[in-house]
Amino acid sequence: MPEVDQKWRDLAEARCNAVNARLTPARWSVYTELVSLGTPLSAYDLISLQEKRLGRKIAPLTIYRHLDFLINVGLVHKIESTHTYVACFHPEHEFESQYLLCSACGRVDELESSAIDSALKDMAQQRGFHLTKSVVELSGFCEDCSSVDSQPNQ
Amino acid sequence: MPEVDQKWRDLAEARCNAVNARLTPARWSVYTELVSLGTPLSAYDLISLQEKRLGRKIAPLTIYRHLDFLINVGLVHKIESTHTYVACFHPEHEFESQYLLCSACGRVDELESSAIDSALKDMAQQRGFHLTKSVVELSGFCEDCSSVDSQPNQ
DNA sequence: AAATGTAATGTTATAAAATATCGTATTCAA
DNA sequence: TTGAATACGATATTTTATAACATTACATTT
Repeated sequence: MPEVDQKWRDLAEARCNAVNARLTPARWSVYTELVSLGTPLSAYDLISLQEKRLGRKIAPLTIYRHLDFLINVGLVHKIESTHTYVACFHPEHEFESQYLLCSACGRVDELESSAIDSALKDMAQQRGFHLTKSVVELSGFCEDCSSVDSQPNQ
Repeated sequence: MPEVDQKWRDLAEARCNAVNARLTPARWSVYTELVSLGTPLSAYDLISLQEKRLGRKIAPLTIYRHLDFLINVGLVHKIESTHTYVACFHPEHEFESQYLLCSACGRVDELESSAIDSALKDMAQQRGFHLTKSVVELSGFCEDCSSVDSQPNQ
């Protein structure tokens, strides 16, 4: 397995232990792929990468299962707007997915705004809604792309 | 065309005029379907409904084009988490999609929280991010489903 | 009202994303 | 060491979404 900080291994093991599940080689391999690349990947991108890494065919279902698992223990977030998956780099935001998505350059930044958090939680509480997961996806143009005069599409 | 309040017809026409586009029968038909049902529908649900209503086959692309159009003028929101489409009932929230999704009963409530709005806008501004669209999807259990002891999955 | 350019729609095919079903292999605890 | 639970594999299929290209409708100018 590649160059991934021990920190993430420890986190992954802790999360698995917390639900009495195992951090199997296959799960660790997918998580590692996401952590080391850092960018969002589609499920099928992951299949290709894993096939390359492991030297054998991988069925979509295999990846989807691993992704579901990793999402359920809060190690991975799905970016719904783009059908991609990305390692969560803010462990304190297990099930609070907050992203800034630049429509021009494709840059993706994970947020950890407690102001947003509070606003969401307050709203849920007001409505008697028991919150288990939140998805916040903000699209637009990042600082770099906004300042350029050549304004791309969307 | 069915029983849809004139209010929505006026809104739709205004939005189309604003971008110099036409509110064609096909577009109005799809929008009407969404407004009158009020609940989120998948693209393929819409195809079936439209086929029934119009009495002929509709290609997926047709519906997707109409949905794209309606989304781009802010009349319809896509709920990314469930791949469904729903009429926007808060015209002042053209491109600010905020939903509460109950994992138990499937109930979907559109929010119009200015507190959430502000939190999102502040965060974007802090980062020099030019916001064009926001997606907020909160999953969990609605008031009714939370109070019951039979706690469903997810 | 004919000509023209643009907007909107139609048709066919295909790609991308996700799940169903059933069977096999590991792991771990009794 | 065996049996239950957990994890994995293989094949097929379903669901969601787009590509490429042809045709029609509409508005505007002449």
